[in-house]
Amino acid sequence: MAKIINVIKGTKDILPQDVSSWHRLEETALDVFSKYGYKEIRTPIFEATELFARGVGDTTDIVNKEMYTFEKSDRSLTLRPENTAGVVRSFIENGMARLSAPVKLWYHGPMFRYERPQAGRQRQFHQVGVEMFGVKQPAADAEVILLAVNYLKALGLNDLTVEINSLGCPSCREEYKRKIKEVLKPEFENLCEDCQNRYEKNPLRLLDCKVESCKEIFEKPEIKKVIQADFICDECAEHFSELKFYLNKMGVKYSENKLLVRGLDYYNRTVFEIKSNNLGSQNAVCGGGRYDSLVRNLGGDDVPAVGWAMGMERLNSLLPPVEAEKLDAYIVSNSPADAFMLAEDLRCNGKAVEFDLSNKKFTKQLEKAAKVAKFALILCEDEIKSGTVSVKNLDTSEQKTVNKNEVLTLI
RNA sequence: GCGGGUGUCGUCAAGUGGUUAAGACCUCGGAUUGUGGUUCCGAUAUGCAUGGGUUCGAAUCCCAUCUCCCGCCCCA
Repeated sequence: MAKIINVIKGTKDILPQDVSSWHRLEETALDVFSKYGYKEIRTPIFEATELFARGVGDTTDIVNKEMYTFEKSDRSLTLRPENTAGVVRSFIENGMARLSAPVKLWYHGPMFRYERPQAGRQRQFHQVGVEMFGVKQPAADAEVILLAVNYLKALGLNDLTVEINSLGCPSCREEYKRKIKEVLKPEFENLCEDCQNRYEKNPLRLLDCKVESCKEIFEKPEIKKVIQADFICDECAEHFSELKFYLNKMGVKYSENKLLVRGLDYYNRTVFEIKSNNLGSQNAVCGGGRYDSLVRNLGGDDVPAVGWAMGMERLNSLLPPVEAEKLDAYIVSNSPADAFMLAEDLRCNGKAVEFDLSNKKFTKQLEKAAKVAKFALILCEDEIKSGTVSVKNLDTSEQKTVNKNEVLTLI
């Protein structure tokens, strides 16, 4: 036997019995998002590497060590690790800034990140997400969060936790970062290795370190004072409190988490996450926020934006499996030609119908019918001779012999 | 990238150095030449993630690689 070739690490087949679960996610998305005026967009799976370097940010792990990058004709291309950069690229390239604001887009599809696989994390995984362009007011942030909550609700997920935070704008955040670095400078040598890296890369990330020795350092009064200070400027604070006003008004339950820092560089002001307790350590099903400078950084006009993405595998693992649909009918016949004609006729009338192509014995065919269909349509010598079909309800065992053209009224 | 665990049929599993690797489910065939989902019989791993090694003898011990899982990092 020839050597078997396996799926590659961190990737998975979505098998026929699981596809219905994915349809549920996609159909519910189309249904819910449409009500909020979102239009679906489909962008390529790969893009210029530079798009992600500039878009996602070259200090992030995603760009630094997790991208699938390859060269073709002297160009560096990358399998998309997330889709906000791609959607923004398309927004700019197709002149969508000239459309009447807001421009509301949604997408779903595979993303690729070279990470160590574990529960709830694969190298090829799927996201469904939304992006709204052109509204700087906090009502946009609120609508986008409400949309996420209602999408989850429509799927049957009610008990998830929404966490929100404000990262401030570039100027107040830089000031905050500077202060954190300043106050921690004397302790730098005592920080754990990860924190020493974060010190330069993303000081905000220092705050939720789980190492005991670091936690102790952060507990020191003079340091705690800086960390816990409300650093954001008046305008950002106003934006944040308006967002909370809308969320309260709409009955969205949330908690504030000062340690919530999305890992992508492009976020400013609002960031949020929706978490589940039933997912192990990869517990976020949704993450997003505002990214007012991304469109400009990628060469477009100054267009504010806000959006989020959800991990579809994680959603599916929280949802009960979808029951397989049975066929409307399975034809039991020892005459393939007659079975063919009856099946085609019913299929043309919108019914899902199959019959045994290998002409097995009667009992085997009926056994199969009971397994896969709601009705068995028996079409053997007697029926063929008289132009009838015996219609058997496989749940109740009721059977009725009717004229061929009456079958449709029974199944 | 770092640390820990794991791997026997399509699936769930027994087996922990000694003749032909239990069992269950699924699948297929038969009992049953036109009535199923209950029952009864039978079939299905020269093979134990892969490759080496130790041994008279290995699914069982050792080494390497791979997979999946758990934690860290990070993220959806």
